[in-house]
Amino acid sequence: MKEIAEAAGVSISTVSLVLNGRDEGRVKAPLAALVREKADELGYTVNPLARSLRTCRTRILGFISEEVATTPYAGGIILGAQDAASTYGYMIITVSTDGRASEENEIATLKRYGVDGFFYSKMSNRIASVPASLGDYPVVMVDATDADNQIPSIEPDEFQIAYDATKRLIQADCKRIAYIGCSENMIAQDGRFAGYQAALQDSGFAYDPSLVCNVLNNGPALRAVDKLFDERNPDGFFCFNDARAWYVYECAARRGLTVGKDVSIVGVDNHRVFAETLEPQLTTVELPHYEMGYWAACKLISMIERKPVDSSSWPNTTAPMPPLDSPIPAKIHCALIEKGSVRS
Amino acid sequence: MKEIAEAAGVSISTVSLVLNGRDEGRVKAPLAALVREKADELGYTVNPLARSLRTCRTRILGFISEEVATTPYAGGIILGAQDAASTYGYMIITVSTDGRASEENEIATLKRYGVDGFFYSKMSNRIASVPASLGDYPVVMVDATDADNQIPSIEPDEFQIAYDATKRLIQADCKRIAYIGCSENMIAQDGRFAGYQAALQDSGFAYDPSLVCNVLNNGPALRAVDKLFDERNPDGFFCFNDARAWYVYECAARRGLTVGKDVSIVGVDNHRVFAETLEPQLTTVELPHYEMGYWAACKLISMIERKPVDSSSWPNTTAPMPPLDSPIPAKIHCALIEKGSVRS
DNA sequence: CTGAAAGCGCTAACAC
DNA sequence: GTGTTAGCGCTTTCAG
Repeated sequence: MKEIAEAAGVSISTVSLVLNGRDEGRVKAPLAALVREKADELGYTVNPLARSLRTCRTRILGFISEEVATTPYAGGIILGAQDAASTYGYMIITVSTDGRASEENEIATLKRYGVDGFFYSKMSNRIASVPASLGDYPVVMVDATDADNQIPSIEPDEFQIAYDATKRLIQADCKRIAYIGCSENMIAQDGRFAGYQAALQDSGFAYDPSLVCNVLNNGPALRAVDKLFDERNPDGFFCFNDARAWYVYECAARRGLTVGKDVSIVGVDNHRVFAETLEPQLTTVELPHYEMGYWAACKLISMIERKPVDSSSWPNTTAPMPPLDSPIPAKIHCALIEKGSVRS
Repeated sequence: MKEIAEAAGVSISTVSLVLNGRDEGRVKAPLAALVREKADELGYTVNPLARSLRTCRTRILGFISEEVATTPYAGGIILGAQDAASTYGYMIITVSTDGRASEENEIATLKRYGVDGFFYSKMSNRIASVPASLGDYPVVMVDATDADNQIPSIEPDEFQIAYDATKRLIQADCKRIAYIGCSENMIAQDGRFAGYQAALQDSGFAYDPSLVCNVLNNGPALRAVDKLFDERNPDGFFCFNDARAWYVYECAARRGLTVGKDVSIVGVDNHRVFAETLEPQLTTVELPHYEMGYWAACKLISMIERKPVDSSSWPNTTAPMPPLDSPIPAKIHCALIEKGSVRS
């Protein structure tokens, strides 16, 4: 920067002004152009550290997650957040925590590094409260929401997911649609079960409790599904998660039935729906993880910079874009998007 | 820091000396103690940004990956790297790239942020070359290696993985052990196939080519496995990956055979082995992802600080710890570790 | 053994 | 319009 000033025959502050785009009406155009030219020649790049020492802005975002780094879906979210951050000139430091103590630790470290704001994510653990230590920082919750709706969040819409998934089975011409759920009290269970019922009802199907099979794991679960097969002979299955879908696959195979041909499955997961149905065939339907991350980052950056995000440069996606500029706190619910074949 | 100096009645430089542990033989012990006490009282934490402005050391590490963020295994690696980094007072900025251009971009950004060193990872793409732009930075390759062995790396040992997995089938008392491989030319294929053969040979089994079944995907693959079942009736299966294991599960189910009871499977993946065998039963065997990340970070930090890593504080793990202090470049090959039940 | 002083690269008042 | 100046918080010679 000093070199540029010398090369252009101006002072350092002029260079600073120009390079920060604050020259409008302060530095004469030709001079500004000269400065820019010299800067280019010398291959100047800002030193963000030095800058942040003055500005108290680092353009670094902290991503706090419990287990985010251990699911493939989380990766997509972080990827999206990183891309968005990168677009706006930010970087993300991701930290994973296990338990309160380490969380506070990581937060403290992140603060020392001067992050401008935080993502706070709890994978598939939807109601959470943001630690007090994040108090006066901009925060966006990802795949989680706070009890009193104070914090902007982006999270899956369990009801809609199950609704769409069930509709898919109906489209595939299934007549006896089973619900293979979880007998543990999962947070997602209520919304999904309601979505299943609503989809049936909206399509003129009567809800039949004998088609509902809430199971735990392993042998007993497998036998319960086996029994359901024998007694009700379902031709469509809504599965709460992968493990439950597995039982259906196994039972079908034992009967010589092929999933995707003789019976249809739509399996949900915390972050994904996979479907093997006759028509449409062999597709996976997922939450727009990448986009969730992208949106979350845009939201966070807009909070930091106190200006609306520019949605024109958003990624090409089939995911419906939620309105991000709604007043804070905004709750964004995600729908599902198509993702290609389930078998690779 | 100024406040501490005032409170303790010393100068700022003394405070700096003490707080950086460079007081030995320079500042009198009681004075140093006083400084430390005041620092505690005032809740002092260093400002890493200001510090790095002087030292040209940020204690930030850059993690460059292509698709690292999209596999669950990658998450484990990053997690381990982060934990190690955190232990030594470092942070990690992870960037994901797609293609050369964006990679160079991310590298440039990371450099501007003053990272002290780089992880360079290419998931399951084992031979790679580190971009020239990383030239004079400390670099550790993760799950990749360079052609001319110039860069320290940590990567899976395909031969050993397949060897161990096959041994497992032998332990489970399998007599006709099939190899379900990949007819595409995968990098991992050679090592794994060799490991399979070596394990058989070492246990006194004759290698039987008719038990080898290299397939592609979908219907044809399924039929090929079906044929193998009919013709050779294997009781143990080494599967190159998940997809291949799936065909075996399907074929077994159709014959009323239960995997883990009637037949045994050991399935490998780029990063994981899962086994369903009679004895030992229902276990997953994985690469020590977490540890890989941990070790990689230790290695990188030791390169940055030009001193051997302290391995006494390493994470509790059943994974065999590789020697990290071998001369650079060190190639670290990972073995497998037990991980609990395959079905949750 | 301790303190004074310079400066890392940049920004932002405030003069000129 | 442009330059001067004073730091941001810390480290590091170099005197004393």
